[in-house]
Amino acid sequence: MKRKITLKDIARELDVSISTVSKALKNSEEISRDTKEKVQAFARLYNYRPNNIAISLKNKRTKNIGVILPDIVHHFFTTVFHGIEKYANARGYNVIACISDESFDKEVINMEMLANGSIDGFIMALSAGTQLKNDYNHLRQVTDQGIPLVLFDRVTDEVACDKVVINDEEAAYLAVKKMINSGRKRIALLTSEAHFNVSEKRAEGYYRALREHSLPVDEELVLVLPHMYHEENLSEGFFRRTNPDAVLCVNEIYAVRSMRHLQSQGKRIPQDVAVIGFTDGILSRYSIPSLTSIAQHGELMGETAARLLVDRIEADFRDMDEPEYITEVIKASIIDRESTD
Amino acid sequence: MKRKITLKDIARELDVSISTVSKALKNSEEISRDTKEKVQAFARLYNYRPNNIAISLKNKRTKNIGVILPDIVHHFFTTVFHGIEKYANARGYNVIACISDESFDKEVINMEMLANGSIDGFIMALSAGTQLKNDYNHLRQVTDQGIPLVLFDRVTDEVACDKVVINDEEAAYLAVKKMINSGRKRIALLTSEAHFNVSEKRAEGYYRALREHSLPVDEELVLVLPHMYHEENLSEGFFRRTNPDAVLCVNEIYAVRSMRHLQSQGKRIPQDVAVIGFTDGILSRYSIPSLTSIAQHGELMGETAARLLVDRIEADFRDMDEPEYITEVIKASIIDRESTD
DNA sequence: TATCAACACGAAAACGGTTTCGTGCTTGAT
DNA sequence: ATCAAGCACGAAACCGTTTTCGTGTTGATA
Repeated sequence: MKRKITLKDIARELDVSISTVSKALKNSEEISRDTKEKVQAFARLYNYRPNNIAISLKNKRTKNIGVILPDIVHHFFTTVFHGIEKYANARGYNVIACISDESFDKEVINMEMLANGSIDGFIMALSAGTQLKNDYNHLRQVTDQGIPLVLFDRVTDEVACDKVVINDEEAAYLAVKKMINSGRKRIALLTSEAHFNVSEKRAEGYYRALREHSLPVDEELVLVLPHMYHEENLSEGFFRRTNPDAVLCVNEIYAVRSMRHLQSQGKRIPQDVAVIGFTDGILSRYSIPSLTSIAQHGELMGETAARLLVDRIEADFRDMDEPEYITEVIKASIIDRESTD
Repeated sequence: MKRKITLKDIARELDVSISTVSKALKNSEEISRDTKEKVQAFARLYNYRPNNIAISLKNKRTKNIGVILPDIVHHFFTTVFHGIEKYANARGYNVIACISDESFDKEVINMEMLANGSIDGFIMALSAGTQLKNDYNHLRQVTDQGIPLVLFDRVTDEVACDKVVINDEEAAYLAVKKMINSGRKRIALLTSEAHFNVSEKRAEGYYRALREHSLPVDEELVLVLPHMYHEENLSEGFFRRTNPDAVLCVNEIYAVRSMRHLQSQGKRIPQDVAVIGFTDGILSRYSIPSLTSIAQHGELMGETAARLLVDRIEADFRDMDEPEYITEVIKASIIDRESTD
């Protein structure tokens, strides 16, 4: 077991000072060619690597960014994470990941763990618990310390920071419009009570599309499901009762389940009922029939959030005046598949 | 913007030494009650938190663990990651995540980035590229430095370290046996050429089951697909040609696709053809019909890997003798659903 | 009154780097 | 012979902790 070698070791071995070694390795003009070559050769031989922690302490920058996600089973967050990781790595940053499991407490604990020097900035989507509690003090505490923060997808107006969102309202509007244009009259909405902001926006788009096409708004056609919804048959009665000819779902799980229930009731998709779901994930691609869905471009969202964050981190050192915060909007798009015509 | 407060700040403000402050905050016996109360009150008031980086430098332990995954779109790795994160957090560790994208080079770069002090240990699954290249020097370099390493799922005998695997051979064997017992005679295997070790093990189990039940081994019934296989119809001809009455797939995507092709050829599942897939993910649960699949218990695997790693990290400081490495086997289990009878 | 513990605290080294500011020596010019 | 400049390097501070090892003061004891 070869222990890690330090500047001090090299200095002792070569009988020069630590400062000389440090400078030699940075190819400083101050040091003679001879010495530089000697030091660099020795360093290469013993595979010297500077200790990141020491550098972090000195520079007060860790080159780590903290990412806090509500969960990681949802494909959307996974793709966002991938986008973040990809972009961050390309700019020399590591990603420290924490899962809040939709819990306010975990979110707070995770942020506090990381905020004490471990990271240069945060990227996060609010947990359901936090949105419910409507308490954002832990976020403000972070920004007050001058730690850059970027919120994505599940954001709030209560905190001043950079944000990345998608045009949920617009996307829902376009999806509903598409179904109206293909002759659908009774369009159901399956939504969840959990991530308020997002679900709300999507519902707004749904209502706007109905209004703008003079279709009656029938609250019977809107089903709000609890967040961690595992009842297999909760929506079956709903379909039987309301008899829709189109369904918009705020995620693909609801959509696939709906298709299943509709099919078992003898409905053909898309002939009798058209279905569109949010979140273009694995299920949409591989379900039978495959699902027309609204792609949120998670990877792009992640890259965008990471770009905003890194830019902010690296700007921090030039100008310290009060910043103008940016909100970037990622355009969702409809991926046409077999569940619509 | 309130800047972070340090021991030095408190010391200056309260006109005591830094050492006194440090001890007072740790409730040391050395310090008088008066001073302790004064210091602690001040620290609470200004919300003092020790700087993690400084502590890491001093202790030579970061309380971070590095996790390197081949990808994160496969649900299996996602669940493993969740297991790791959960367990690590519970023991006070953060998780730094890197995605190798199945590339040898990225794997090497990521490991080198993290190995210079950023983390106390690694958990990883080998990338396809690394397995292809069969080059494990970057891993040995890490273990040689005394950094604990745990490999999971995609492992190799070439590196001495703790490992967590599943009983792939056994699981495939049981799956095939199950189908034989329900009267199937022509059992196809859809496998991939990518993660050699794993796919090979599963194929072995498939062959063993056939042999032990005196079924003929027909190489025509084995289809090896390239790793990133996106051709929609590559297996359609295969099914038409070989006409199997059961299919075992090494992942759920192959399984769901197979069902789709079989159905479009007029086969009923499971009456005409039974299908079992590895990896019990979202697709298995929500496909129509739902897919009988082999659960790899990723979360448990992650927890186990994290436990091994943290134990190893924390043991490092007691005994430094040559360790006995452990390989833990996670038992896969078959989840019965509609695609088998 | 001299001695000695016990107490309460501070100085300083250490972790592994970076960086500023000398400083001794050589060299060339005057 | 003297002096300034420039080269090549070292000393030391610093980042924010922890921890060891003093040390000055107090009160009790002989």
